[in-house]
Amino acid sequence: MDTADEVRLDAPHRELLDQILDKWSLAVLNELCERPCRFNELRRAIPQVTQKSLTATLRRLERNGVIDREVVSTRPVAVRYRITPLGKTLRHPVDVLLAWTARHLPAIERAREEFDERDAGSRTGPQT
Amino acid sequence: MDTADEVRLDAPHRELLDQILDKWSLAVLNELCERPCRFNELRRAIPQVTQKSLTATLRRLERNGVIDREVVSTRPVAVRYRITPLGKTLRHPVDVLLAWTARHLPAIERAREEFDERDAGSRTGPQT
DNA sequence: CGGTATCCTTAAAGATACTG
DNA sequence: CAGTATCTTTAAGGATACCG
Repeated sequence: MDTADEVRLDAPHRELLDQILDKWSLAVLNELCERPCRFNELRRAIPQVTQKSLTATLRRLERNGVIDREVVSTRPVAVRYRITPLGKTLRHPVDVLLAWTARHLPAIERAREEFDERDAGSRTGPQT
Repeated sequence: MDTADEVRLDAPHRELLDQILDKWSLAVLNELCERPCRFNELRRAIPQVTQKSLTATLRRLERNGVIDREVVSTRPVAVRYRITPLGKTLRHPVDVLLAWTARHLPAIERAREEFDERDAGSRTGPQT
């Protein structure tokens, strides 16, 4: 027997995925894969994110070593965010994942509709 | 110009990932990839999950068409959860992702330590 | 410009009790 | 056995204001 199942879904792995695949991280990583960005460039590129959430996302990604933060002490201060080599290695797994969603989203939307219809029917109660 | 960036991170895709890669879904999918399971088998297999969260996770996965739920009207009732063909297609992207975490977790833990040290230092303030 | 700090609202998670 | 219902606690998210 092997411990693969345990290892694969161990707390540290789950926690890592939570930190890197959360609501805004993919969008940020995607931007920074294209080019280095300043804080407000990222805000403009991802209009729905609030300043607070963007800051939190950037700190988390920085802490995990997938992006880095360079403070340029001009006046006023400029901050440049960049993807790190480690961050670049994320591209492939993320691409595979997004390829899956792109490919199967239609089937999933059909499944949802069917489920919701069954569910509506079961609330009404089936006929004799 | 292409719309790849927009498409890749469109709301439906993000939402889908949120529903399928959430806290407990990976663990459930992993179990069900091995074998069909009953509700309480899953509870035992994933000891930290509460009954409420497990129910919610199973419903969500069922709604998205990646698992199915069969009620065996014995006495008392038995419920069998199974992975669907669509659910099986998730295995590859998830494996790629977990391979990434397995490979890079050490580097990430180093990055975290370095970050936390820098952070602690900046709170204390650097010496003259 | 690039943030912190604060307050407030809401949504998710946990504990407990009960049911077909 | 496999849930639902309810209540409570916790944490995430947004709005606003201010600072180096």
